[in-house]
Amino acid sequence: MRKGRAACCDKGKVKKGPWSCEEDLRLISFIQKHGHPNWRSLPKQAGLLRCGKSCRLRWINYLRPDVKRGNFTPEEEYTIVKLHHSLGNKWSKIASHLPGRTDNEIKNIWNTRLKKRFKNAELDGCANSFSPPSSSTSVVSHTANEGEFKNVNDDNMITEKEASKSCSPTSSYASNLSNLSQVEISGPNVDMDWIFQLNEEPNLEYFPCITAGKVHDNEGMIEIPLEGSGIDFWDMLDIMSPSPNSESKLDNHSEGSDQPVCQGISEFECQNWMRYFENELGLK
DNA sequence: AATGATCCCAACCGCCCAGGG
DNA sequence: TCCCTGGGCGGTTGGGATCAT
Repeated sequence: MRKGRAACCDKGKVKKGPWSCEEDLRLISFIQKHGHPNWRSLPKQAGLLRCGKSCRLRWINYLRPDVKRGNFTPEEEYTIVKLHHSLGNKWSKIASHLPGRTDNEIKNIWNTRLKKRFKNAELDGCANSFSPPSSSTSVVSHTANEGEFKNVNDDNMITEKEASKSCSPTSSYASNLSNLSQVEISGPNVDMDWIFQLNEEPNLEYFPCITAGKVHDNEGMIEIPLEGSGIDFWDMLDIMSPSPNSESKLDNHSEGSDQPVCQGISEFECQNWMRYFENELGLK
């Protein structure tokens, strides 16, 4: 017999690919009622034609109530860069320093954006294995599209595209600074500050969006029509989490949501909406 | 407007680890 | 000590979105 684990599910009988809204709701509904004591058996019990691992991934990376949605803030990116330098590709460890962010998300942001910045910086001879130039007052950064470097004192440091993506709808400079203060960097002689021209605070010039106060819609969000209410589905789910204590029953990984609680929607309305939706989908 | 290139991210895959029998 | 299992992690990829020409 092959040593190691058996296949977690029958590959031929499980659905793959993007999750539908109904599947999401089934999963949410089930976990809210029963938690997730056993991921392998969960799909069957919840009536999902999915692999247990897939359910776990979907929940942790997307459906979990305390997942912070939206783009990464400059401070978060800075934290990632620093932690990656000291920890390497330990995405889950890095994620543990960023409440509401998942390892998958951080991995993506690193592979698609941050890594590229440093790679190009090295190619251009501007970075020396992440060590700062002796005179770190002159700072380089990289524009993702053009592959060019500019001094931070230049205007229009980064492209509009990148700037917009650095904005988070939940961005709070103050709160993120407090997050930063909790980060422990233990690498030897690590000083990445020059990348961000950072002494104690991230260089906001590097990310003009944060001063511009531009707010973007959450991307990739499942859109569920809420008649004329403007109610956000995820805020709805937040509200439906009865209490921090009960939430922890649902999700052992919960580290406390820092998402703003949606104001102005009664729990009663939320429950009604959920019941309606479950009935419509035949979940009840 | 059409087409190709690039970016981005959700999801999959396979391996590792810890715990239990 | 060995084997099995579930959970978790990190690497990779498919394909939609966006940008450039």
